[in-house]
Amino acid sequence: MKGDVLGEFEEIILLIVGVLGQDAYGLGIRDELEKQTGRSAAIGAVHATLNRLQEKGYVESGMTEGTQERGGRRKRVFQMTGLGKKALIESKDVRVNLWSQVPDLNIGKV
Amino acid sequence: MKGDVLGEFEEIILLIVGVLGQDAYGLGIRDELEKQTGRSAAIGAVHATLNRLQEKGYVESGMTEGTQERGGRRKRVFQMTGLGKKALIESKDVRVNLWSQVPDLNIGKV
DNA sequence: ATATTTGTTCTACAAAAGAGAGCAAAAGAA
DNA sequence: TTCTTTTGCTCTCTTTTGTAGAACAAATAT
Repeated sequence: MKGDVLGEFEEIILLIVGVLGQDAYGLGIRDELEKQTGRSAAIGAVHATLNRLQEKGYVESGMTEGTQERGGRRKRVFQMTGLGKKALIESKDVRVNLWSQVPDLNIGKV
Repeated sequence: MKGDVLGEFEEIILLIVGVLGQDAYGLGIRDELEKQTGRSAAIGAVHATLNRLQEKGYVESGMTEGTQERGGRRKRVFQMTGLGKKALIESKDVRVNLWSQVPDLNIGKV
């Protein structure tokens, strides 16, 4: 793919990471994805995408300590990098620009 | 992919078709893509994507008569379908919703 | 005629999307 | 302690998208 272009699913996952802030980890991201978009995804798909985002430098990750809930084991938590935010903004600018030029696309306020 | 989700490049190309309106055809779309997004693409990439969009019912196409310019041969012109517009709106709604929840994403007016 | 310009189609391959089995660790139950 | 349940990640595989460019077609200009 041409360099730094975010794939569609990559972009959604990156946005979810941004929405979750501190508590962005695999299963939580999967749940939030479904809650926010109504779209379900296999856990493997989410992790594969997170790994790709990390390789591209759009997120960073680290392991947490385990919690004291039932089965609460360590999580790999992700956070967006400055590069990731920049990529999101660029993508957003392109879309907003194009939307404004397509008739009947119901452009409202963001 | 899960049913009706638009890929990243598919979405951009579909938007360009919408922007161009009546005069959306292969080479013109390629040029408009570059003009609008600064992104270049091989002509084969554009046509492959247009064909996929048509298979999904997001665009329709038909051949024009040739023009009288130098080399002006027949073009296959594309137009967005209602289904295509619907897909764009859905995609837009998801993004606008997520953008509004990510801090520091510089959400402005659309 | 044949060279040039404008266009599309065909063929390949790389990257992203997606699914799910399998493995690991922690906590509770016995 | 040992077994079961819950939470969570990693590994492997297949399908869809993304991308490029050569090949081919038709029209105009010389």
